[in-house]
Amino acid sequence: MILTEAIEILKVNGYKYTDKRGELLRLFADSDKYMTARDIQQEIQMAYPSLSTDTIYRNLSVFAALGILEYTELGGEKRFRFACDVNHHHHHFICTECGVSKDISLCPMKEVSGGLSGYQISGHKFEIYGKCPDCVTGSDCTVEGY
Amino acid sequence: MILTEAIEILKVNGYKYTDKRGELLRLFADSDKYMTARDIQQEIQMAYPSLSTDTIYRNLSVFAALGILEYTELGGEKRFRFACDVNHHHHHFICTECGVSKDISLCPMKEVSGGLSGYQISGHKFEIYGKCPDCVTGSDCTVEGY
DNA sequence: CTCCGTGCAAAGCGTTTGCACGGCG
DNA sequence: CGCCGTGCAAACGCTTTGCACGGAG
Repeated sequence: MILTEAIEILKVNGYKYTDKRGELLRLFADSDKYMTARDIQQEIQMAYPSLSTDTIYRNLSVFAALGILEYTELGGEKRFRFACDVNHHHHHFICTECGVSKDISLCPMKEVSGGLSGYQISGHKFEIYGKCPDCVTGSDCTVEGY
Repeated sequence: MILTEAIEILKVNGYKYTDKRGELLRLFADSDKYMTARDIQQEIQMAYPSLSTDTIYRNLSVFAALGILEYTELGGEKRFRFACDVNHHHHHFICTECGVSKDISLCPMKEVSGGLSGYQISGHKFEIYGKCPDCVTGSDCTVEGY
């Protein structure tokens, strides 16, 4: 997913383009981190102080519904990330400290589905948690033991 | 994990055995479902009306800390299940409708870890969501599209 | 008899929603 | 100029916590 593509999706679906949406999308486009609403607010507040929490939540919800963002739940919070290319299905390592993600190309679903006849599969999640190399070097340990 | 084993773990760690803890543990021992605090309260209320929400949360927290229960987050709620045998590492299919779980013996971690040198892995999650055979037959669809 | 476990009530936290105004198209 | 997007504030749902009483060991 790239920035212009995301803006196009907004337009096509009848959503207006505003400076704040632009700023939000640009933030995601520049980052490969899974971010909470609060992360986002902190990141943006430097460049864009006048962005309320409500607006962030509302737009995250819109973006996710349009497939611009993907999200996961971790430690009781929703974390959002720019959606990866749909053609290339994969999963993520997620740093529990800084939220940075790394692609895991392996998907175990194909081997598993045979053992689930009679079950109607609607989705799956394969995520690896830990510290990225940058955070391993650092000292403190902030997020709970996943 | 079996009921007597769980009670033993409580005792060894200096926790008292009470009727309400016994009732909670018995409920988990009899079920292979992932249950929210509210599920539990509803299940128990029939046989045991005098069990407050607080007590359930507090005990779930204790049980999980002692490894008696395992849990996952789904749809903004924590869902708990009797811990499976630690010696036999595996994952779960989880019915998004009734919470019932089914073992998935395959674990993709061994193939993946090679591509993550420099990363400090602390955990992983592999879960499959959908409807169990019983809920496929039924009509309504309650939980969100995982 | 001494703590731990419990119920009650209130607070905490992330998130959602009702309302009225202002700006995009 | 109509409607969507936004900020404000309040509500919401799940969960946690402070307090005082009652029961387990």
